[in-house]
Amino acid sequence: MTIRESGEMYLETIYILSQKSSAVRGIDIGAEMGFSKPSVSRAIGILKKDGLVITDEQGFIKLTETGMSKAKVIYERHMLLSQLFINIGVDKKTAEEDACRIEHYISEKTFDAIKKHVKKYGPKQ
Amino acid sequence: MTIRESGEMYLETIYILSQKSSAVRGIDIGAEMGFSKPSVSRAIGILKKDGLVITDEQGFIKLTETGMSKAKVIYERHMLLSQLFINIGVDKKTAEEDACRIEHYISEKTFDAIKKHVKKYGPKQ
DNA sequence: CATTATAATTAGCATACGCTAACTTGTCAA
DNA sequence: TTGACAAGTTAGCGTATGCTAATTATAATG
Repeated sequence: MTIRESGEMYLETIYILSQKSSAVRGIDIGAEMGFSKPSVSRAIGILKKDGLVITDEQGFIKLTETGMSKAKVIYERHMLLSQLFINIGVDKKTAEEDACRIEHYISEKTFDAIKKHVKKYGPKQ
Repeated sequence: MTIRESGEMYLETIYILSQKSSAVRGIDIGAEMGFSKPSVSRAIGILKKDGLVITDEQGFIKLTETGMSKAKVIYERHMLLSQLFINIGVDKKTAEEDACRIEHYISEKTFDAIKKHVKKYGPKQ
């Protein structure tokens, strides 16, 4: 089954948390996303089944290679969208929030165009 | 209950169909959206309950005043987003499709910024 | 070592929103 | 008048994804 919005959000959150600390736990993910432990537990279970994350001996959550590459794509999209919105005058916080909500629904083609636009007109120097 | 993505899509579709013909039926909505009759039936029921549409004596579906104003907002967002994407180099079809998917998730603030941008840089003359 | 706190999981509920199958209703033509 | 088709509705399924309550497992502390 292809991963959906929710799965992408979890993946992205794990990616972000992994950069701050290599010891990422379910509880941390829940805290970051504002979701309950059971919601996180199930979501991680699905990501595991899909081969996108694994848990190590101590129970810490790690992205697999596939998971990592997917997470990076999502994160890049997030940054691109945020930057696009910032470029056209949206404040950083709002830009981030909106990017977060729509990053899952935009086509490859449109992202390519956004990438070019952002390269040309921003990030603001 | 506040209307969600699905409800917004139905509202927008009714709005668009209403402009072609004042006699909009469930079956037409289903045909346009690619959904089954029962799905449409339930969705219209919810929109009715929420006071956004009514059915007249002949059973034709009409937007109420509230429904119409909501539909117009969504449609405007759709057009703005499409135009933004077209402005940055996306082809019309892709721009439309992406706009359709994300138009439900973007904040007022960001739409204001998009509106300004589109006014300034497009529609292409 | 036993108690307690923290983390994870299981069980099961709720909502949103697609679907099919089957039924109802209304119109129109033979 | 009746038979058939088209439109709408009802019943009920399935998936995704949030939740709470309760359980289990692990770790830390008196």
